[in-house]
Amino acid sequence: MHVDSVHRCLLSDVPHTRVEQKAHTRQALLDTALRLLEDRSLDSLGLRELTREVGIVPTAFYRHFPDVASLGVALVEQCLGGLRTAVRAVRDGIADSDAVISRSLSVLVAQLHERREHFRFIARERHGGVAPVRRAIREQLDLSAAELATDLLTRRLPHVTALERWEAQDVRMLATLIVDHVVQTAAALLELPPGDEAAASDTIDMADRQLRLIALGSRHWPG
Amino acid sequence: MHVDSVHRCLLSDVPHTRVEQKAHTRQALLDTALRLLEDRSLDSLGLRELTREVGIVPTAFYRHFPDVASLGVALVEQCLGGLRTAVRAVRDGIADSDAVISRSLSVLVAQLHERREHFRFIARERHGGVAPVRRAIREQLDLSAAELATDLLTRRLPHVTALERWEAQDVRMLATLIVDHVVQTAAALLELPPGDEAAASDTIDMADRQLRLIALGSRHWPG
DNA sequence: CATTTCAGTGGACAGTTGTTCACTCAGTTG
DNA sequence: CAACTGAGTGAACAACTGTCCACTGAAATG
Repeated sequence: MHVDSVHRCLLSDVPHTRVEQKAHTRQALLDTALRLLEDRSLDSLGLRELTREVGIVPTAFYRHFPDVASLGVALVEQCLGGLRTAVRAVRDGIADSDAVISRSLSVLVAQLHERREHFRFIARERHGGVAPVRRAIREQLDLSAAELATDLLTRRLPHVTALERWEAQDVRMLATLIVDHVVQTAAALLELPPGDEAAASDTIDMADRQLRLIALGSRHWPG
Repeated sequence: MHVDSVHRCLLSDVPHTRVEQKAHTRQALLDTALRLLEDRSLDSLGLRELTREVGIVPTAFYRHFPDVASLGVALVEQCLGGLRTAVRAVRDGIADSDAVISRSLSVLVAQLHERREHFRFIARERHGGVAPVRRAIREQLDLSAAELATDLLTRRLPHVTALERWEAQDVRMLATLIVDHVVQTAAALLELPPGDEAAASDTIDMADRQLRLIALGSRHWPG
């Protein structure tokens, strides 16, 4: 029960270099927190509970974060940062398809299955009880919206003609609407009972129609 | 410090009938909870903390609710129930205006100013850590969406022609999109610094354009 | 007027929480 | 090889938590 605590023995082994050890424990803290927050909110997560689960003593927590809120913003950056690069990679992958919308949506659904607790955490803490975490999420989502906006401007979408002649704020408006809707859809999907495939495809179907309606509106903007 | 506790003395006075007293204390619990939850989430609210603030002994709480979660769903019903009737009254008030959207939006903003903590609670707990509360909110929002759907079908909106020939699920799809967007806008407004009027009007302006874009899409549906 | 009802009392229970402190001892450094 | 650094230790602190229990006393009941 000394230096070789639980999380050290079990996981990726031998590198006993010091910085790697620290990074490893830090990651264990983040992962365990994400797991514990599957059906609770961040400000009900106790420092002791977390460290107990990780297998270290409470005070060791302070070597990595000053408090739980900081752990929260680190978690946000890891979740949404990784998600953004993933989405970007996919967007770069498909050159320009005709059905960009339903394509992107199915990508989202796939991401949602293999990163459930990431999405859940973001949806839960977006308007949650910890102010710094809220700010961090807003920052990342704004960044995502900005990326989507330039993406919309760069490639010619088939249904959105003459987008390049829009006002800049209108492009941003559209991107924000889409991002918000996607996050909202993800949250809705996550609250469904895990087995219910029928309800899930219903939700996805509705989200798809909603996105198409938005695209339809964009085509005729500014009316 | 006996029977005539704090909340009894201060607020609406003499009716010492028993059921009124109980209802009064119950309401004090709800109000105080709403106040305490201004910048925290529900599952970090302690039973003792709440009763201490109300001015009753911890165990007295159980005379009104079996646990904090139940207090939460009661709060949801009070917030969203009241809000729904308020919105309905306003909608019945204006016969049919040309600018329904921006009209409704300014109504929302007005409601948002005089019921800040109600909206904040709903936005925070919608995807928050307490499952029964989440379910209650979803129920109420679905109800709101259904009301809006029949409202959209009943009165002829100027910009949404031939809505009565839509599929039922499409009307619901539109109503859900609008309700979600309104809730989202409310949450965004609430997270702004209270004094910043410029940022607020920016947000409102963007929400207005987004709603008009949705209406524009509706006009051309199903494309 | 005697009896019942029940919202609120107050104390005690065993757990939990965040933070402090001096400490150990493996990995790094000069 | 000796000195240093710093991630993790373990005990102790005061304060807090939810829930149990027998109780009081005013309003309601018949």
